[in-house]
Amino acid sequence: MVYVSQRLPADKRRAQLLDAAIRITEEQGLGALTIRAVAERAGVSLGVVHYCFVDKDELVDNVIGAANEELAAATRAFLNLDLSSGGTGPAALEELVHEALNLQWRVISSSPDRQLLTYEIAAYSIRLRPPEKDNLALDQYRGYDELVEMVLRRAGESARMEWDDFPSIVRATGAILDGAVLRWLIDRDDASFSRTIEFGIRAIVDSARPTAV
Amino acid sequence: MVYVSQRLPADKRRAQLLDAAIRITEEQGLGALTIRAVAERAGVSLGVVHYCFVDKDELVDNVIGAANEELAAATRAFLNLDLSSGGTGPAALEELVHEALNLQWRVISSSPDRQLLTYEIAAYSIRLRPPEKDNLALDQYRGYDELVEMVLRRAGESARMEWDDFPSIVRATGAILDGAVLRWLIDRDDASFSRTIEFGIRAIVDSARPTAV
DNA sequence: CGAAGACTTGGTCGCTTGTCCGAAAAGGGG
DNA sequence: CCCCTTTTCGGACAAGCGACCAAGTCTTCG
Repeated sequence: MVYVSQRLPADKRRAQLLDAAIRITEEQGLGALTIRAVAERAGVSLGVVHYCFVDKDELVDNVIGAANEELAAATRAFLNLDLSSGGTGPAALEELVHEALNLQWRVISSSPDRQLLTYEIAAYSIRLRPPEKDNLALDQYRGYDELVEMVLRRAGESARMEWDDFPSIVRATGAILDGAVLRWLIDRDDASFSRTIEFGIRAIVDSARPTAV
Repeated sequence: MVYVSQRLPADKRRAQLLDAAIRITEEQGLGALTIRAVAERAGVSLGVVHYCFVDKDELVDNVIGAANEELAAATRAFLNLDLSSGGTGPAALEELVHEALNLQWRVISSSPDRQLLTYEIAAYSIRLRPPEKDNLALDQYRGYDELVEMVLRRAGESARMEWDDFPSIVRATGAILDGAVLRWLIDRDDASFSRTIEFGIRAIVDSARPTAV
């Protein structure tokens, strides 16, 4: 075995190993995440991984946490999105939601592996349910909800439209997006995905009403 | 080790082992499906499993195939559902779709493990993508589409309503149901699930128009 | 310079996995 | 009754896994 890496302070090494772990998991799934694979990918001996992570569990937790954090970062990115293209009313709302989902779609379609990983994390977390780690997937979907909620709320404010029972709209929007993405991961049918999203947008816009002044 | 089972012709044994494998996989996930677990659950020695299945791959394929077949069987069950409760128009359509989804919901909520397995199969199949077995998940979702399509078509005929671009409606319906179920598996929030489905039903009904005569 | 501490190595341990095989045990037909 | 096919057993094997550790090497700072 030839090791390519230099001597590194533990925290840098840890970050490097975590990065390797994330890439492995994205590319080959949670099942392929092994201490040995991480060590090999980072060009480092086995012991180093155990020097930086006490457990495999700690490694897995950090990979999942990093994936969730990535989602939160996406939310922050949306904070800088200008959702206020002028007009008001249903047509303006539709345009804004359309634009936001298009942006989200670009993110998703450019990293299908990462997207698939989120579903694997959800399944993994559900299987773990009974005692330990109560529901890592809940973190994931909390972030997901925040993202959807923020986008819809800002689009609504800009277009001067609002919804009764806003939380339900948020959840339904998340559900249709999630279902559509999963389906797309299976058949990679861009056109069908678009039509599903269009259907969702129409339903969202139709259930909004002008904000009372 | 004490073996509980009698001598059996190979095909019967095979069916028994497959049943054990399916239950293991439903309860503990694809990762827990091992030759040894199957042998132990069936009360049989290790060699017997390899006598009935050449490979572990063959076993896994059969488990997935059985899960997909179960879905197809659910479709056939819906064939006997009476979707024709009298009236016509949007209200009647809404009632019919509501009824069908409620029935589907009873099936799903009574077997969350099996439902979760379908998501695991989807992820497994996507990861396998490159060469071998092109897309076992496609089979799964083809059956899923058939189910949704049949229900919507019959509900529409009964209520004398129809849709432009019916395939898109079918796919969107599947997407929202799929997304809602996945979300429910995570937080088991029955009320939120219901509201999401109600949102979907409204959107489906609103995009239908009376059948031209 | 030299000691203390941080980092790395290379190997071992015990466990689980899929796969394989020789021989024993049934059971039915001649 | 005995033979031959079908079925079952029990053990073995190599590979891969997480975990662990004693010794070595490098860096830093007194």
